[in-house]
Amino acid sequence: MRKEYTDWPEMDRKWQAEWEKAGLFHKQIDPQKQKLYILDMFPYPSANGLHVGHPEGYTASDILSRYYTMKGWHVLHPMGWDAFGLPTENYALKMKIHPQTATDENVENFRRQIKRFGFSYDWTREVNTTDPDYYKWTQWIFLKLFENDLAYEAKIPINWCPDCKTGLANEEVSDGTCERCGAVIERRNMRQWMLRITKYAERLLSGLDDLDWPEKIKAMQRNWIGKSLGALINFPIVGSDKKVQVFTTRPDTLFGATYMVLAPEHPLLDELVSAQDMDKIRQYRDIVKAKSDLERTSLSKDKTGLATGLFAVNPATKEQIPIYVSDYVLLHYGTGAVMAVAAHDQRDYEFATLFHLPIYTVIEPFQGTWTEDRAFEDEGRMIHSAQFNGLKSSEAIIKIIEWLEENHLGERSIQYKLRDWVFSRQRFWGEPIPIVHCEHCGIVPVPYDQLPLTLPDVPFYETSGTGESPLATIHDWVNTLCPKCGGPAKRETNTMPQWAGSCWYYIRYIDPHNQERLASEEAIRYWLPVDLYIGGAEHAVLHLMYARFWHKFLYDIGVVNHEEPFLRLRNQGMVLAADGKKMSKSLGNVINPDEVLDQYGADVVRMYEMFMGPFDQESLWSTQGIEGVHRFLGKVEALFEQPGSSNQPNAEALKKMHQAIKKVTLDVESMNFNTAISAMMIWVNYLQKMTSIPVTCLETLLRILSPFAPHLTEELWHRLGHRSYLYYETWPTFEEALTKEELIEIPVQINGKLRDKIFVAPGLEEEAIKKAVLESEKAQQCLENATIKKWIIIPDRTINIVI
RNA sequence: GCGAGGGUGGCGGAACUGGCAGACGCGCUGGACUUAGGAUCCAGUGGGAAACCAUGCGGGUUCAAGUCCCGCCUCUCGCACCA
Repeated sequence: MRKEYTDWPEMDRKWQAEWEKAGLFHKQIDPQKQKLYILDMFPYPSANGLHVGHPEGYTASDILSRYYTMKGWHVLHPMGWDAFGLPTENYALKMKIHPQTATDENVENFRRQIKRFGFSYDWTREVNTTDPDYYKWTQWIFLKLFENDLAYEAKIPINWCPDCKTGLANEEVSDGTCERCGAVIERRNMRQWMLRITKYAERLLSGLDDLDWPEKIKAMQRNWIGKSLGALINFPIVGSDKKVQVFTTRPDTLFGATYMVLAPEHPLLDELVSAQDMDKIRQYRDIVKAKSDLERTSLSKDKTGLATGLFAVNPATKEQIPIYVSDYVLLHYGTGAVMAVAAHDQRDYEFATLFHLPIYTVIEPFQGTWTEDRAFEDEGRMIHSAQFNGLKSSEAIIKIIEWLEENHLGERSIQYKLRDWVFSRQRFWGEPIPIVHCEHCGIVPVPYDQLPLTLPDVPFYETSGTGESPLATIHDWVNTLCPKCGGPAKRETNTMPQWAGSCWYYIRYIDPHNQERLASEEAIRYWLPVDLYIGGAEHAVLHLMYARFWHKFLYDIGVVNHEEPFLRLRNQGMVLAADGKKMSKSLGNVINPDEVLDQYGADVVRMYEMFMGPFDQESLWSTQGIEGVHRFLGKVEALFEQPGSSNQPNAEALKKMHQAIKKVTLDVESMNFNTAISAMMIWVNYLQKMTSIPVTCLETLLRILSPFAPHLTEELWHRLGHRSYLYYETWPTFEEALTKEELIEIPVQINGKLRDKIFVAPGLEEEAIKKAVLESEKAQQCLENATIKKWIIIPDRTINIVI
């Protein structure tokens, strides 16, 4: 029987206060030590407060930070707030308070909640994207982008969310709806700021190869960049000196191109189509425009379109082929026009069938025949293609491109799906874009020495709803003087998207109070790049692509000295409610971290987060399951009720200890936290049975447990009489030899069926093993009247006798 | 349709390069201590009376398969008229 556990929440507070007083986690550049930068994706401080999903990643990164510190690394482990953005702005509007007030409250609450876990963050490095001292540098980077022709204005049809009353980037739209609020997205033609991320497409793609990131995330980024190799081919228009250029990845099918299709918005149409046909095209354009993206994609099965009355010449066959328009061809990809090969492209096949257009087969399967009820899109052998007949289609791709280039009919080309980044939002709560519009000088950047360009200090404001930013209605702020000519001018009223601040925050952490630069050269040289980045997989394309883009740009202008910001990335799985569903207020299945912390203290919650299952898989929060780690830490505390023995551990105890050290060490390094905890449980179950526990064992236990349960272990460490903090204690090492069993149990199988088990010394010779088996009673029974055909002996593993 | 990752007891999950399937924990059963126990401790716990049967299903390779090969089913996530 033992007494109740210590009041753990109280113990948490005690040690957290001590650590803070001691400045335990404050790090400065130390050239004598090897640095390690372990970063969490900083949270968006919403009004709902922390979720039990947040601490999963934070606990993992904290365990690693503490572990590597104990191993002698100089670990940088910061935390901050990604605080600009729509949810806060909407919340503030609802509560009729200023977004700054809402942000401050939310940050305050998040910080309080996160601190309760006792993470080893260096809080002196805290950053907040809404702090003018921070966003001064976000604006500085924008101006650099502008200077380098990577930021530009464009009037383009953008994704407009009618509920959020703002434009969205393509990445923020899913299935034609707003990723944030779910409203159906409309197309609106609006003046926008754009970032030329497409210029970095190739580098963003090739840079992925050397990164230690989950394959899934890399695949998503590759997919999003969408590189295609192919050819641009010119088709002369009959009765005109104009040509239609198409992009195709299948130049091998050129001889089968029997018609062409242009995107309805294609500019060539306005030039060449007859007035009569143009009327119909305009009508079609209106229909297409009225369709939301959602309708366009969900109705994708049925093709629509119409003939333009125009004809083009297939440069290979010299045949005249009709030109159609259809919305299955997109203006913004390739050239906005395709050569249609009905026999070898399923989309063209469907369109051709609908409009009774000819279907020419130019590739046949290597073997067998093709049932012609759909397009044949695989590789095959070339037919009806003049001098290319007989080639494999993959070879023909190369040969035909060569032929096109020789005859000036086309050229090799690479296309990307990636499009430029729509970088403006028509909202208040974001970084103002530091640009002035002058009647005389046009677009003028705000001079660097006038940064930060702060948001106007208004007590309250409303959205305009007209598509313009609320900033547009704040006249004192909008009207300004041109920095160039001094004449009257207006400020840019769009603000930056939420992703802006998170593109470079990991750079600010390394020198957060620098007034002269983003960060000092010395700090950049020492701390960057990030060695390990931990966060949710939901940022696979958005944040991680944008941040890589900015980082590469900063590399190009000499600010940072490495091409990639995050060398190693790991995603935590989601924490779901016990019913396997996402936790949500509406389902009423949300676990509140504050309540669990009140009940169990930080260590139990930290350990349960890690014990639920593999770190990178989703797991279910079980209010019963958490009792398991609660009991475990209770057992640990109970081990310390008797003073430890000064005797050295015997061979058996030593073996158990080294086995535990080994397992925990290897598991922490490979981020298998659940099995590391299991190994400690096994060891504690063993120690619990001992009548007196050697102090060596107790101290070692505290060391290896401390990254997981820093508060309890610190308490017990000090109860043992130590004055030091476990954070700077050394991680114990194990000796392989001491982890070995002196006798191992080996299964004896007969014809693959388990029949007996024998105990032998490890590394025992085969003959001795055979002898041991034959001496065993059970084996003798089974082997009666049998001839042994074969012995299979896997040293220290298994014995199989074939009879 | 394409891409990625999963399917193991009542539950969460273990299992190194093929070598005792079910570690550890939850739950459950019995016991101990107790005025009490929802605390704690001890024992048991995949199914089956047993031979045996069991890692989504069906084949295969092997002395030996959760693990390797072939063919399916199913779930989750991402992309999706990208020429």
